[in-house]
Amino acid sequence: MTHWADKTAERILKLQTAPSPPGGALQLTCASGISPSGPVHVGNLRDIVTIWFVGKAIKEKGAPVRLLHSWDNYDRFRKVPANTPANFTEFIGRPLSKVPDPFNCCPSYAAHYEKEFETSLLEMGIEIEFLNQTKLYESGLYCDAILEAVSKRHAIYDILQKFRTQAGSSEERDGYYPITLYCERCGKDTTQVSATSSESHIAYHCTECQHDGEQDLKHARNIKLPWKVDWAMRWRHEKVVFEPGGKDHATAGGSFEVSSEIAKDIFHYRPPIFQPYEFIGLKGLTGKMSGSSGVLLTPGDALKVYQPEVLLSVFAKMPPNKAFDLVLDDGIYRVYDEFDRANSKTPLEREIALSRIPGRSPHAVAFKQLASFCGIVQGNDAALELIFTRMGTPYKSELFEERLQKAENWLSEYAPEQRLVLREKRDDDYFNALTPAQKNWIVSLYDFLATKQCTLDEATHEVYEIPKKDQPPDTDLIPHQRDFFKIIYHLLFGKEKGPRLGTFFAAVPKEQYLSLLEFRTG
RNA sequence: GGGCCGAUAGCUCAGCUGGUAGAGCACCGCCCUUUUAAGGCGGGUGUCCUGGGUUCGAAUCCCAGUCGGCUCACCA
Repeated sequence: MTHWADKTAERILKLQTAPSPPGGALQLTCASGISPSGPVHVGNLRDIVTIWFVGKAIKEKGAPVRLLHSWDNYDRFRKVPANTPANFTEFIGRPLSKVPDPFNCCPSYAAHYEKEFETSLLEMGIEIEFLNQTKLYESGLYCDAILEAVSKRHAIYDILQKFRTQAGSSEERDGYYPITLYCERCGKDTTQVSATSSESHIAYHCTECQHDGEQDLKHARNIKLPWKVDWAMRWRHEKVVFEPGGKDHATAGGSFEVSSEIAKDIFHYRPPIFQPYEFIGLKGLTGKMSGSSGVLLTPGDALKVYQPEVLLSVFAKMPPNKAFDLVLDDGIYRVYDEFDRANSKTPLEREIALSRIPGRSPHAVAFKQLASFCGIVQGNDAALELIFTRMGTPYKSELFEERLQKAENWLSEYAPEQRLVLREKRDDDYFNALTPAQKNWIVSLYDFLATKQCTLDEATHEVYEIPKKDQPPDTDLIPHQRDFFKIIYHLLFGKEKGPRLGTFFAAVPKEQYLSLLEFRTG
């Protein structure tokens, strides 16, 4: 079965019948765009990842590709998100690139979230061209297009009106300008065109600061086209042939349809192939995820628990039109397992091939195994190497340390109840409440551990042997052994369950736990 | 009000252009001398949402309905 990225690549190539420009191969531009109106979350990642995979597929078919991502940071700051100081309401109406960084570490609000996101992309080996829309608008690059749009303002109005449910009016039509003008005095978009003296000269009034100003559209540096017009204009400007977008844009009468019509009728450009994508949910963030709390997951958060190629493979596996939940509960075991399985196949699964990051060779020590060893080795890589050696799979720490770190992050962030940490000090109360026979078990165990450097087999044998003592020959031993294990888990971790004890005692340096088992009876 | 998507095992889902219902997890059983959160092997537990239709044959195609989710219409 053909992978979705290859199908899309074929569609793009098939439509691209135009002859190559003289002197150069035809470049297929795939575009993505995100408005950094707050933290850029994993859902937005789908925009980038879609062109990334499709771009790879096109390249493999031998066509040159340009991948670009627009930071739509000249969009207005519309509302203050939950994690931002409330007094940021004073910046509403300014471009996102002219709002200060609430964390005070980047040149602007937009820059902060852009940087955060770009860092994650880099970690995933995604390299694309970034376009800063503020810079492009302010450079005057789009002046001609703005002029063009304004000269066709009534036609644009008519197109927009066609898709609106509200009735328009001739006054509205007469006064319509397809521009957003940021006030020269206060920087906000609370402006209205008040008069036009020529083809390109306009006067405006700012309702916020009451400033009256004039602009010449030929040279203006503070004017932006509104979304649907902007989108169409940029398709033409960058010769975009493919662009994904959230499914909200895809609906009948939605922005893609409207922009397409503007592109055709106003800018005489054939709209790109559009790939709507479904949104991404989160699984395992019970209670943490809610609109009001403003908690959302950034790619950086996801990368704390997912190795980059594993995260990529999750996106690669799902066609864009499929919604899926990013797994953060213990289903993460399965995600890693499926990755490892697919990754070891020959020929390689397509989604894995697309997710590979040059220079990295993802290893396959099971995530689940690492997660359960987190509690055993207590952060001690050498101890884990020893365990693996004794288990007959002598992995070195370079092989597992990255994934081990992800497992530790996952345990502490999303499964703290499963996380095992050795107790700080001996639990005398618990010990004293035990029966004399149980106390004897612990003492025997301590004597065994304190006097002998044991192998895994010896330790395993011993922990099963101890509860056998003093039992009548026909006793069902299993309940006793279970009790014994439970007691040890309590003394070591304060929990009902724990790792295999033979493994634990044989591998972990004794000084880390021996004092927790040292009790004197009588 | 318009549009889109989904409904299959306890859970998450796969089943593409019709041909005897599948996978992983969970669960149960067994093995590694008895075994716990290492490991290995075996086992499928089902009104394929409902009702019609097309067909030799429908989870699959068509129509209608039920339930759930999303989205548009103001702005980006």
